[in-house]
Amino acid sequence: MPEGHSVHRIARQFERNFVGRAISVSSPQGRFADGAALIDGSTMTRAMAVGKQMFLEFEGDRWLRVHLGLYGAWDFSGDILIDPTIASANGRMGQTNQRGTDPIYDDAGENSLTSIGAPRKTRVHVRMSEQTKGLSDDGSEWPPPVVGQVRARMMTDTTCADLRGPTACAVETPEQIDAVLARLGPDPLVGDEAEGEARFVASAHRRSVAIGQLLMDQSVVSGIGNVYRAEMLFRAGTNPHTPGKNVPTDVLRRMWRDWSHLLRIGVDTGQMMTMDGLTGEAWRSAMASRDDRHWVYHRAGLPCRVCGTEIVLEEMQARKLYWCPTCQT
DNA sequence: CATCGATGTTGAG
DNA sequence: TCAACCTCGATGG
Repeated sequence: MPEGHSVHRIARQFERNFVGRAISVSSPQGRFADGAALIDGSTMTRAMAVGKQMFLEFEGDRWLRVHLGLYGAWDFSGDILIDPTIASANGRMGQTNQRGTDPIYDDAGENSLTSIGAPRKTRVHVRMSEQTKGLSDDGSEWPPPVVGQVRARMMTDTTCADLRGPTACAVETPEQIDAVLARLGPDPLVGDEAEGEARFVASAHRRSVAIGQLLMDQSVVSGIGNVYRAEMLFRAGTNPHTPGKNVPTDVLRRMWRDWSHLLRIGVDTGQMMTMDGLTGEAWRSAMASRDDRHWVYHRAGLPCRVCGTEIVLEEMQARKLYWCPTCQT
C-alpha cells in the first residue's frame, strides 16, 4: 500500500469532491453490499486520514473506515476538482506506477490533465461542457463501466470513486471509530504536532524493541511504511537494530520532525521524495527511475551513495529492510 | 501467458 | 511465525 502521504491525498479528494453531497454507495463486487446499504444516499459530512487509515463520516452517525492494505487503490473519475494543496490531474490514487509516483497526482507532467500519452490505467476524464455532459473526454460513458473487482463505488452526480482490493472497508459506529483512533500513534498532520512528538518520543524511548520495528508500528507513529522506514533510518544515521530505549531522545525528536517533513513533501507532490536535499543534476538523476530515488530502499548490494559500502538487505518482521552498515551505527 | 512480488494488516497456530 | 487477503505491474519463457 501507499504509505501515509497517499492516504492524506485521497482524503483530500473526498473532502473536495464528496463532502457536503449525497453519495450513492454500492458494491459492484458484492462483498460490501450490506455496508453500502447502510449509507447509500446519505450525505458525507467529513473526510479524514490518520496514518494509513481513512475515515469518511456520513450523516446519521455512520462512518466508513477504509484501509488499503498492501494493494488497495481508489480510482477517481468524472468531474474532479483538484485540491489546491495537492498537485495536478486525477485518476487512480493509492497504487503507484513504474516510476514510483501516484500516477494521477504525479506533477512531473506526463499524467497531467492536459498531457497526451497518459498511462493506460489512468482514467482521466473531465466533462468539458453541458454539451458533453454524460460523456467524458476520453469517450467513456457515465457512470463509468465497472472494471474488475470493485468493492465499493461512491458517486455524486458528477464524480465517481471506485475502491478495489482494500484490507478494510467497513461501516462503523462513532464508538468503533474512536477505538481505532485510540490504537493509532500520532500523525504529524493530525492534531497538535508538539504533542505528537512528545507521544512518539516517549513511547519509542521506553521500548526495548528495535527502532526499525518501532517506526513501522502504527501504534507508535502513524503512516510510516517500509520505504519511509528505511529512508528515515538512513537519514538519521541510525542502526535499525538499536533498541528504542537506546536511541537518544534528541535523535527520536529529529526522526519525528523528519517524518513530518517527508510526509508534507509526499502529500504535496505525490512522490515519496526522500532525497530532498539534492539539487540540480543529482536531483534529476535521482528522479529518473524509482530505483534511483532513494538512499537505501531497494538498493541491496549497490554501493551506498555516501560511503560506497554495499547496502545490506535483511528481513525484519517479515519485511525487507535495507540499510548501510557503515553510515547507520 | 504464467508467475512473482509489493509502499500492509490480521488472525490462526 | 506464517498464511491469507485478492490486485496488478514487472519479469521471464
